[in-house]
Amino acid sequence: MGNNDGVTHVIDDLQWRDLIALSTDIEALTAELARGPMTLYCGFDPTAPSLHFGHLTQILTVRRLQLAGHRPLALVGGATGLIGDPRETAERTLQPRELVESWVERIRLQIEPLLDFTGEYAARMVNNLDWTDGLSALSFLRDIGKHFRVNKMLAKDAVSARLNSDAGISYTEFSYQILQGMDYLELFRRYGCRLQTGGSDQWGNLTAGTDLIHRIEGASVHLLATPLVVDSNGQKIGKSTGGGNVWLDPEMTSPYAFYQFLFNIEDALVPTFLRRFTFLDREEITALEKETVERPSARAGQRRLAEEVTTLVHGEQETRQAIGASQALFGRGDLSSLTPATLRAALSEAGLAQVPGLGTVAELFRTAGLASSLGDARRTVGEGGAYLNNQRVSDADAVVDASELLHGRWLVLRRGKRTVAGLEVGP
RNA sequence: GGCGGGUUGCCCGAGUGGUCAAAGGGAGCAGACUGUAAAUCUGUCGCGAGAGCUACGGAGGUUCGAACCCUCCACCCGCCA
Repeated sequence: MGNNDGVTHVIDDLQWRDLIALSTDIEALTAELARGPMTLYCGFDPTAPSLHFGHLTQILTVRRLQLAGHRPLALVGGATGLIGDPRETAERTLQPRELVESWVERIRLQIEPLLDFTGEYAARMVNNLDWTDGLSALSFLRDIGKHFRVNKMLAKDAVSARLNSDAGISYTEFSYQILQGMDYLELFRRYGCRLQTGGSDQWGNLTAGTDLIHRIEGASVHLLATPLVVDSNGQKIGKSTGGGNVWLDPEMTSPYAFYQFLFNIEDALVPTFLRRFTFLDREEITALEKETVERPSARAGQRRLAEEVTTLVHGEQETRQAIGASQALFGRGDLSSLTPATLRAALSEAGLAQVPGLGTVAELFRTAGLASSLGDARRTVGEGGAYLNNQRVSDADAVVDASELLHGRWLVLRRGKRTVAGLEVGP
């Protein structure tokens, strides 16, 4: 899957994949990368129990650099996560330390399978709590704070937005960029790290580090910032069709839902996603792009994209199951022609709830999680958006008959075109 | 510490005694068209079958009646110190 066998420079590859939005001196960086293994880092803050789809850009960019023969440091922000990167809208709520610690652990486990922690270019996991937890307020102010100019800190987008809003900003969040700057300095000192990657929305935080290193160590180190991906409405991606975030944690977003999210990506995003989130080579991606333009309804691009990325994140077996479930539930065939094993597997992927007995259509939709209340369920039925075993239902209060059960046990409920859930009826 | 402004449903935001479950926008959901796309148009969008219930930062109060008036509390913003 690598394409950096010395033929193509990794920077060229990143540019082709549109993964460079901003950078420090790109020529100098290109030359330095060509000279030999470089140590680089990318940080992830534990602001939730899981990383989400958008983080994949960062992780995979790091992976590309590793495949090109460089050494990644994956930083999980045990310290920065306790403080909170200022958002433009409002102050964050501080999370309890134990909670953040548990999130650090979960996020570590998510990153680990995506990078190689063995061999010559082994990645290493670091936590910024290691060099900040014991730091005294006085050393922080004398050794670090002295190198930061407040007027420059105020210029950062999120900070100035907050100052101009009626939300204001706490000293805590204002200090965030200093912590991130320290991280780069620390990793430069400990591991000779000379490149940081991150999202372009992080640019202010990224430059905090390079500036600090320049002032204290007199060294010029590098930055690469990836562009944000937005859909045709300018919305940040990572929103599933269900309206929520697409998480990397399989407990929070099932592999099936993850696969479906990618399968349903709008055509216009297919090239971006294939380049950014897969390790397919240029010829293959170009062919899929062409195919998407010529025969969009075949969804060749989305199909391959979903398969590749789900495999990266959840592994081959989960991906096979997600594909199988998708084919079973959205295939042409009659649901009753599916074998019990296939049906159960498909519904398990899509989401299967147990119920002791049958009830009205509305009750079953709520139980299956397809409606938030009975009223919501009735509304959906009234709108013609409710299906039972692929048949549109018109009476929300009708009691479902046992003869509807597939193989005597299961019901396939669907809301709208693509939200499916199953019910297993019986003791 | 002083003075002034603010806190509305997922988000933004109107509302300043009954006609307010609360305008408008966004997001979400559904339908039509399609391809399990996009765009567009339409409908919908607290809970409840309904009576009704819960809701406009929190707690009390005035009133036949409060998101709207009063008191206290919490938090936020601005100016002054």
